[in-house]
Amino acid sequence: VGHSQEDKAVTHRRILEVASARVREAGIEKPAIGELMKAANLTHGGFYRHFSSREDLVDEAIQRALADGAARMADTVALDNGADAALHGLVEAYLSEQHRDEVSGSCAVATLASDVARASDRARTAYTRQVEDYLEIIESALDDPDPTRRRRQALVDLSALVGAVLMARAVNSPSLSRELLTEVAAAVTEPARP
Amino acid sequence: VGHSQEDKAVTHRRILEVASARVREAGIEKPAIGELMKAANLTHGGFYRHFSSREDLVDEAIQRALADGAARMADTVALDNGADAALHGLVEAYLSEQHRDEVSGSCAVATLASDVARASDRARTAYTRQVEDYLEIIESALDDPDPTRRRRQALVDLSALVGAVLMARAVNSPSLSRELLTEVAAAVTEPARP
Amino acid sequence: VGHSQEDKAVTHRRILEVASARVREAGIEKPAIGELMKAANLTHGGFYRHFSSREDLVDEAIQRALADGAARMADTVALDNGADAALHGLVEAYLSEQHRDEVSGSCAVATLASDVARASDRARTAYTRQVEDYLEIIESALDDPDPTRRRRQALVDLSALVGAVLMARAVNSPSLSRELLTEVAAAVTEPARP
Amino acid sequence: VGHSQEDKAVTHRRILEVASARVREAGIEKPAIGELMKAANLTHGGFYRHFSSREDLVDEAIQRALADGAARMADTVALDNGADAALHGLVEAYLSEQHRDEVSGSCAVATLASDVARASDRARTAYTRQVEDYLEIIESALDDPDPTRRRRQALVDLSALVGAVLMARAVNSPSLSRELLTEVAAAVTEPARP
DNA sequence: ACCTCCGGGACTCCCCGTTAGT
DNA sequence: ACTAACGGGGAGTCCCGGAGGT
Repeated sequence: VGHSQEDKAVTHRRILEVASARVREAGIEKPAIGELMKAANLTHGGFYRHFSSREDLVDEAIQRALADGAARMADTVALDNGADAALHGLVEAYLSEQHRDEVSGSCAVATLASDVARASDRARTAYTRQVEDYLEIIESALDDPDPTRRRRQALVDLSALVGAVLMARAVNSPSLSRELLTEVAAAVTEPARP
Repeated sequence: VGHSQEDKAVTHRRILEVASARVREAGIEKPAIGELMKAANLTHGGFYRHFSSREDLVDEAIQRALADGAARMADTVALDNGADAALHGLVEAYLSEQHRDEVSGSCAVATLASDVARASDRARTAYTRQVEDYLEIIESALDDPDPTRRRRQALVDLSALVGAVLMARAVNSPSLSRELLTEVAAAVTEPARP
Repeated sequence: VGHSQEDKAVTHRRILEVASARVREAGIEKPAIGELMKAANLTHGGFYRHFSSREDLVDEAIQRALADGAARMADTVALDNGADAALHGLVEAYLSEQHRDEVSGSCAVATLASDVARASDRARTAYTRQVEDYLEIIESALDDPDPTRRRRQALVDLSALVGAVLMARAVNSPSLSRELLTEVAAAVTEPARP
Repeated sequence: VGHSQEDKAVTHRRILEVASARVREAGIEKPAIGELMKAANLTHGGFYRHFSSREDLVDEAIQRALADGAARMADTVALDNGADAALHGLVEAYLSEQHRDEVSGSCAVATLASDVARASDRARTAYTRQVEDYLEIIESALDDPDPTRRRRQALVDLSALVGAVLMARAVNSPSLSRELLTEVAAAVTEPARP
């Protein structure tokens, strides 16, 4: 391998990818540096060339996980072209069984909510920005003429998405889990809402 | 100290109280046995008289935390007497600043959702039961004649409550945090919903 | 077994005998209550009928061990009848290989010196009394007319006896150990001393 | 903190210093690893980087304590230059109130005699060597032309020193304690001895 | 007087984050 | 960038002193 500064950035990114996935899977306390580095095909010792501390890594990993979700959502929304269709796509992506089950690639706004609440200010700021982005996307997909009501609706929709995914993961009953996904999806995308 | 079997049960309960609070505050990985025992005025050594392993404790602590929330909600709902009023009380309690901030006594269905998703089957079963209880309470407070729609509405309402609280905790912006609480509360209790 | 008060005193004494022996062998920290009681053909649980705490037992065991030595020395001295012969007998008993090796029945003034220094005042008082008794016996066996010089000689003799026994036990070399016993014995009983 | 091999040796030494002092004060059973490590500004967990077991530590601590005494005595003897004066210095140092009272820095040949008798062979060997060193020093300070008598005198003198210090510590009576120190000192350094 | 058990603390093992040296 | 190792600390085991209850 080369020694250029670009190579270093690549390595940095590879570690972050692994970390952001593992953090979503197992929380921010569990994954050990050695484990993360091994998963990134590196050794434990080299870690500190890239991050000044584990806390630092977790911080960046959270931001990276948030960005992941943002990118995915942008894709989803961009694929469709109607406003209402965009919302449909978003909701269905959020409440799909895949998004529920593949935690490692899931939206960090839901998956890391509890962890971010205990994390650094920087992470929480990134989280806040991400929530605002989501809200904006949802708002622009709503066709209510009243901006206040659109805002409120976006807040409720996002809350419901987040809550439904999290409960669908925690629950032990497959039927209840599916119910959460499908019924909430149906309700949120229901055309007849005020 | 006494030596009766009842005394042991009291001690057991005291440890669980401490643990269920700390687990909600800091997650299920962080709190150390020594710390929990000290908070319960005991020492690390005595722990294994009451639990066979740390995992065991966490398991019971999760269930205890879930029961705490159930009890609190039962109080809230019982205090009021009308069906619709009960829902109002519940939503306001769930979306109060107090419930957002005092994490150690908060509802575990929200607070521990991510943790339960990674926990034992027993914990997940307890979680499931708790979610069903919540849903039942909400359903019975709705006055829609169609049970299918009541069910769906309950699923959405609970999801929104859970999501809103979790995001309100993670977010760094006081205004967005308050917005989540108040706007979601307003929307969910809005009388004019279909 | 009977239940009379006398039987209880017998049991008490049996525990003390075991304890005073074990304490001399292994120090005052090592022997556990269970071990001592088992050696006295009793069980751990019955201990507190006889002693209010382990500390209490150790205290009494120290005094008992001191009394043991006193009794043995009285025998030795009484057997002989001349004054000088008494001293010879004492010194030889103290510096015999048996006294060096059978620690469990040895003179506590030597064996427990370090332990008593860290023990209760009552134990230290008993120790003091025992030392004075020893000194008196030695003084009365010396034929120097000057009481001041007899006192000094007794102090030196006792110190040498105690030191020699202790070093003879600690030392790893059999020859040095024997040398300590025999040469000190020879010097202390040397007739031609001033 | 540094990470070099030298740093580790320093830490090792620091632990030993603490341990050798505490062992002299409280015996070899009492001091707990956690206590010793805390006194060395470390935590319990790091202990096993430096010693394979508590027994190992005690063993080394005993040797260290013995070496301490040797160093101190070498100083005392070296300061004076005459042969007889050297003995005087030694005796006075050994039988000073300071040496009686400051147990933690005292000569281990006296203080740890009982403990070494129950310790490992390595410790007992170190003890033996130390005793021989002491004897040699004393012998060379005596001016008797007969080497056999010098040897015997050294054995008696060392025994008396050790015994006097130990009894002076155990005894409860200040007067008897002082008497032991001063009278034995006077007798041993008495110029008119045969 | 025995049996059982509780709470306490010590000890050991092992892993983690971090740093020095190669 | 890796290897190795240090110090921190947590989990689990064991046993002791002490206090019921049969």
